[in-house]
Amino acid sequence: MAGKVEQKRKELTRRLIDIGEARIAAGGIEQIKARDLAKEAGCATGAIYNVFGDLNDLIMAVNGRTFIRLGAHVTAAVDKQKGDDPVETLIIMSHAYLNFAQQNTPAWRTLFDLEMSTDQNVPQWYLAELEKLLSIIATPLTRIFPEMTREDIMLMTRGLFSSVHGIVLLGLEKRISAVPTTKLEKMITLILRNLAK
Amino acid sequence: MAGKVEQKRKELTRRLIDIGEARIAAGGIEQIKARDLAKEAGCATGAIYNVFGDLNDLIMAVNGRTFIRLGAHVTAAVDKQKGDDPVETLIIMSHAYLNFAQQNTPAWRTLFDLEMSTDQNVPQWYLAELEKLLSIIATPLTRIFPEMTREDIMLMTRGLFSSVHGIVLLGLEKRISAVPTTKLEKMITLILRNLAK
DNA sequence: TGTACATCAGTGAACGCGCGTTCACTGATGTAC
DNA sequence: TGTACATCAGTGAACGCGCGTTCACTGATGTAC
Repeated sequence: MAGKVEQKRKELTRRLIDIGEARIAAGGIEQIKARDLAKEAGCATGAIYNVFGDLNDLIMAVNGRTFIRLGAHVTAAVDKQKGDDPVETLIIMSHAYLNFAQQNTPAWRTLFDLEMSTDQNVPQWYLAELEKLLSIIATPLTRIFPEMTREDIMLMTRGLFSSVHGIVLLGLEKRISAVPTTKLEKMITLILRNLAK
Repeated sequence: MAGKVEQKRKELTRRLIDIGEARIAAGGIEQIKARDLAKEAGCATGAIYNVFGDLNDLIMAVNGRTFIRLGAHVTAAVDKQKGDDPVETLIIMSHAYLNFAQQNTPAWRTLFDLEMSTDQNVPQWYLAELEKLLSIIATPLTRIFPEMTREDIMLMTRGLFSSVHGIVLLGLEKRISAVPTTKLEKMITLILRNLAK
């Protein structure tokens, strides 16, 4: 019966991430409270700290899952594309991004809610996950601008992502803008379509 | 000596906003603490609440000033423009926006740090100020697309602003991207320059 | 101008709350023989 | 397989901190006459 302890440990870890994920999906980062999590997981408050260094680690774990879901969502949309016009690919990806943000607003927001107070860096796997996402964008971009240097492609990738991100961000900021979804899609399309000309 | 009370009241209001502005400029919204403000203003903690409903009102007042400075900064840059190519105007405005955000990062961030917890709306004057800023962008846009409806112009205005905002936002997010300023400017230029073609 | 009273700004200690994290203790699991 | 001991996960009450806001009191300013 080797590793009954380790088994329980993994089990608790998974359960806590599950609960954290559900809570973030329901109400965002501020729903992550040690006592609530423990209560829902059926463990003591202190037990959380046996498994995670602090609550921020737990949030990061949830963000990891969100990243994966986001990547899958975008990839799935691209896979359905008819034809292979790379500009169209970018548009599809952007719309998928918008769609994901709309369907998963609190989880999506939490991705960018990194702990800034401590100066410690964002964990390595986090940046790697982000990089993976960006590389999905880079692919069609390379086809649109075959003569561009790798560095400029990376730059443009970030630029495009940031633009679309900005539109989505302010678009979802109901208090300020209140632009309907179809209009948001139109904006994104407009900007991307003109880009390659 | 009519209004000695009112005079002191105004004086305290101004002083508190001054201090709040300086503190936000120095370290962002989390530097706004009742006790600290009172101490620096030489008044009692409670006195703040004679003048402002709560600390959020004070922050909004500071944001009002930041908006004005931002508007002035952008306008000043445009005034220096040689020639009157509207696409160039947009680029100049965007670069000025980036520059302002870089020079005033905490104050600029605070503009978007609105109190979300309460469902109450953003004050009217706040939205009006934002609108004013957007209308600066709308002007050259109307010249670029004279045949566009007013509604589409507004849409595109928001879209462009959001794009540039997104680039600036992620660009200043050192932990994630670390793109040098000149590259950021290049990105913005690239996107805008292609837009009108 | 002077006096009596009313008002309300100014005071700062105290309230109240939320919440992350710790820590001394306990008991289940693992190990040695 | 059985026993004795060691380890470390699990416990949850308590610590500690930060901080916005209130409130009973005081004293300066304004008003009425």
